[in-house]
Amino acid sequence: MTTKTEQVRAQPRRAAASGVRARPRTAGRPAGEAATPYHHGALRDALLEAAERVLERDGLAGLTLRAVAREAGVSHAAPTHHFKDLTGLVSELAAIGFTRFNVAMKAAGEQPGTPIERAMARAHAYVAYAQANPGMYGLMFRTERLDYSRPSLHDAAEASFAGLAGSVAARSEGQAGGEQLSIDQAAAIARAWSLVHGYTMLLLDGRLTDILRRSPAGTTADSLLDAMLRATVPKLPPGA
Amino acid sequence: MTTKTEQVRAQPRRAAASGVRARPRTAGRPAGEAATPYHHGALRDALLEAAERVLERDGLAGLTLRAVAREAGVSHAAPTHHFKDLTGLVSELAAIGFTRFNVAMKAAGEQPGTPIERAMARAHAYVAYAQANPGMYGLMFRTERLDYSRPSLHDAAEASFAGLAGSVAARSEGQAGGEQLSIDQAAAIARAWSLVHGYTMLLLDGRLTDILRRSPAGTTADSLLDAMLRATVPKLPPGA
DNA sequence: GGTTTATCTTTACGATGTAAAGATAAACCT
DNA sequence: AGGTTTATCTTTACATCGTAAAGATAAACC
Repeated sequence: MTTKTEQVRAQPRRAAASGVRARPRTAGRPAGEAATPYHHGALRDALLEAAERVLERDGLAGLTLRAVAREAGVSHAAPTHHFKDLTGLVSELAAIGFTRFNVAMKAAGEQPGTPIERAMARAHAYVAYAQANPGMYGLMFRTERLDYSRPSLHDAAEASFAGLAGSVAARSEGQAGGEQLSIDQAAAIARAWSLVHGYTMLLLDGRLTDILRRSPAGTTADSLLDAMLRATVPKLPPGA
Repeated sequence: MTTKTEQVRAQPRRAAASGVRARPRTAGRPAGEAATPYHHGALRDALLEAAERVLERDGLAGLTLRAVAREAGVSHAAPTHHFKDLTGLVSELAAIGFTRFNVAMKAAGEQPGTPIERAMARAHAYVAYAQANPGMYGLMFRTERLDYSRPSLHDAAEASFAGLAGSVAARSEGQAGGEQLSIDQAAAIARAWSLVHGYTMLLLDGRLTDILRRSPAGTTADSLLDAMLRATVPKLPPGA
């Protein structure tokens, strides 16, 4: 879109390879020689990390195959071999996002407290994840370029749903599996998910700023969420 | 993305100009001569109609400036003079979407019944609009390429919010204006909007199909919405 | 009737996704 | 150890897109 030349292509490259296996390529090369080796060694992971960096820096619109390749310091066609498509790369990244999301949700649900308190904790964790990783959340929930037939993405997203459904319908019969839901269970799941997902989307889209501005001083996205949830669950003790 | 040649450029052009002023251009031309006139006469409206057609046919990803120009039968740079940008075109189209949406919501809210019944009617109208115009709804709520500084879009979206806020906080004090909201009012507005918007987004994204499939036979998106809303408003008479 | 101006078309350029062919080196196998 | 196979990465190429700039056309205006 913007006018910007293809630019450089000789970054250090090793930069962000956190803990991935660093096999000894460039074997007999004099130390200090930073000539980028032909074979990267862990390009797949490096590309995913680069993609996440690009996503959180430049937004969803900036997440292009070529931008990711540039960020990783490889040629623009290198990602093809690992992901085939932009859809492929984006889907794998979304799967990572879902996995992390599931971890956060599970941790929030395992804290002590009443069932209602834990439900509130989960809701806050839900929104907190989206606020901390807006790009990721947008990728996971607002992209049509996701291929859910990929097992990694399918499984991660399925686990996410299963966790939600299980926690909502916990005190009803049957743990949820591939089983049937009563209309009340289905409604409860849809309600919980719609509420928190809708709030998150409106928040990320900036559609709640008007409401927050007109709210009493000191009202934040988190406290508004809290008030909203308390109004939704009227059985909550008035003192807490 | 796909491989497709630029193709034709001599469509009838007059096709879909519904009721817009058809000024007598091509004045002294023999009847039957379909030679497309240089000046369209009502290109702006024609482009918006073409854009909506493209949007509902090919989705958001297919809504490109050039595709719209092709659909309208003009050169690919013609839209520039009327909308400057893709952002401009998309924003004007979104403004139209909001305006129609406001009309539908207002109609749903003016029907007779108890306040709760009218609220339910509004919610159903909300989801119904999105289901009938998925492309439009997606454009209005999931695009980052909207320029809210445009008065047309800003006003239409603002009216949409005002209608929602007004209907939710109707039986509280103060009609809502540029005024302040109590935390309970803000929470009620956020709750209603989040619920219906979240449900709509999940539905359009196909994320509810699993729930619907596991629900009792005959459950539709509309009946699930109904059950969800009834569970949300526990004051509803159990007989209805 | 002649000038001005709005409207539309052509042409051009950089960016993108993706396919295909070439280069490089790791892996593998007697 | 040496040669072959194969995975990985780079080059090259092409259709598409958004957008800017310059040219063409005709409506509007006086």
